Amino acid sequence: MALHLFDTATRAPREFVPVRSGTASIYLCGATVQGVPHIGHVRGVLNYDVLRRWLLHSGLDVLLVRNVTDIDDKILTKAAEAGRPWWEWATTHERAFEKAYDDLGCLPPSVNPRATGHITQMITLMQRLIDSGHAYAADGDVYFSVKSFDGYGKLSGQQLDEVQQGETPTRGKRDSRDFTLWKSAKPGEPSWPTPWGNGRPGWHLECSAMSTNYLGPEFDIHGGGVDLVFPHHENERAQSNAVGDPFARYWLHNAWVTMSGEKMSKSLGNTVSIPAMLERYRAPELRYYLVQPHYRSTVEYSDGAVAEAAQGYRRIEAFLRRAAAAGEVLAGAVQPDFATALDDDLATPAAFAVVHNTVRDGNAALDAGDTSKALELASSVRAMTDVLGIDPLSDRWADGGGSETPVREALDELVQGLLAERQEARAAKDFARADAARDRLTQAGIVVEDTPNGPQWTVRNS
RNA sequence: GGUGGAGUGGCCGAGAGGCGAGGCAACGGCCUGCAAAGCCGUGUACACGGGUUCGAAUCCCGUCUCCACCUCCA
Repeated sequence: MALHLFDTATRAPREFVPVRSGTASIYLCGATVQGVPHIGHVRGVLNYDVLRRWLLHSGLDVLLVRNVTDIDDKILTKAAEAGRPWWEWATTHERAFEKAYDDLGCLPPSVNPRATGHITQMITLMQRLIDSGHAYAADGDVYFSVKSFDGYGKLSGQQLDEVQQGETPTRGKRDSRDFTLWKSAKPGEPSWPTPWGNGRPGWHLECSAMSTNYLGPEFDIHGGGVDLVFPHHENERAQSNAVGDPFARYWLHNAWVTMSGEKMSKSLGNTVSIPAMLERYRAPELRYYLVQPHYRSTVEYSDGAVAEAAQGYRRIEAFLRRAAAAGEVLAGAVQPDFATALDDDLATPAAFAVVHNTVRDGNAALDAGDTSKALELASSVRAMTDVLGIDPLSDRWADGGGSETPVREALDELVQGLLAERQEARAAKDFARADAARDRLTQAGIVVEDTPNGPQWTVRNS
């Protein structure tokens, strides 16, 4: 079965056929860099990272553009409140977002363009829109005329007549539903010169200008959170289609992370930041938690659920470590059911089920002493977890997700001493002394497990 | 008002007319000096009320509850 993706525009899964054969082009609406990234921000990016890895695994080259909105009302407001230049505020938070993505093992985008670096492209697009009668300038603002474009509302299913009317048209706006392409300069705010006056870009315009600048007038996938369907993506589509660009072929939207049933968001104050989470969980554990549910399902955040997910990850990790102790485990082939699952609109829950079934079979093979079968299954687990971005034996996560190697070595030296003492006691059937040695390690947060290859130790997490 | 989504076993979380996804937790067994890990076994859940059907968590009708978007938002 070929890859099928659920397209918001058609409300049904469609077979994925790229515009340019052999290459998948993806544009993601990235962050407005106004604050610290939280779990909700990162969820979508992680989902699309899995999509990207699956496309790569399927033999496609992938071009991924993830923009950075580095100029908007909130950035200006917050920077002003903090008494910092807006560009410093934006850059600081852009860095925080990049770090969060990187910490969680996301492959870097092909390019991460900033809005402020693409004013030229925006002016060109506005000129085309004005020339074709789809936009108009008024008092330094530039608006898109919603009624000039027949297909408006098609993506989101909105009927123009039913869209809640904003306040009555102000200034030069002809219809309250017309949206802003360009905002005229206000005192004290940054601005750029255009044929219609100085000002700064509206949010919707940026994405149309940047996506087509890098990916061409037609590209494959446009992704983002469901909250962007209307008006943001509807408007992007309108802008680009109105000037004749075919634009995105597939519209993908990921669902929320909620907390107590409500959307996690800054304004509700119910956010959990990524840096805070990474103090409590290892990155692949958090990643496991966010990637296992289907991308179009809401994830209800709870501490308990993350802890459970971490246990699930450790089960996979423990199997691979057991297997690796028995022989070399290189990444092999994914299971057929795994491929079927991901081809079916990225059904990661089913894919995880396949991983766990393979882990169970592998553990059973190890118990039965069938090393070659176990190693083959382990190599398959590595291949599958690599697609999910959580391969415990990968260079990225093999050290346990961030522990400093020299520290670990020093610790190992000390632990080995106690383990040797315990082994000695066990050999002498002095179990009280053996257990005392193990208890000391347990108290220090170190878990000892006896295996056919001798005792193994791990640091207990959280 | 318009548009979209959700209510599944102790918990997380899939599925979408018949074969009990998977994980976590729990209990029993095997293994172990004891553990841990692992393996085997144990769960008849699908908001509520009707209906269609040989058969419904899945389809239809009705009801309730919750969430999101229509203003910035992943």
